[in-house]
Amino acid sequence: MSEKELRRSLSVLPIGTVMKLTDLTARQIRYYEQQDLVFPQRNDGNRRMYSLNDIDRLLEIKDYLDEGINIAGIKKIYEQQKRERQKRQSERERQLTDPDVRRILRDELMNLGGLGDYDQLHPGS
DNA sequence: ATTCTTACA
DNA sequence: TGTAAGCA
Repeated sequence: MSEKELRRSLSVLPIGTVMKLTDLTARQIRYYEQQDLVFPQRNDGNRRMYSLNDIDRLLEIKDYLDEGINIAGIKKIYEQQKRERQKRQSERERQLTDPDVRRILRDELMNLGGLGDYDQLHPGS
């Protein structure tokens, strides 16, 4: 993870700051957490600590709500996005890496050289 | 002073 | 969602 992403995911804001930044009440912020829409960290004193990403998420939730989408609907949206992310992830894991491609190409050439006459295909090499 | 949990005339 | 109570 890049430093930039790391910073945005650092939970350093108490709920009071989040209230001012999002214009949401503590009641609402905690409620959205109960609905698993946001996952703030907890400090040693059991206080909720939010990251900049949490702020963005809360603002996003507020927008969806203003658009008339209910909590269940918002959940669906995030669950869907989660599935897409996971799909793309498993997709990348199936992808051949550059070193893989090079190894395969080399093996293919070796095979060619074994069955046929490699020197004739590449004289002087 | 702030935040947390729980509960509801 | 608001609000109040009793803790930490």
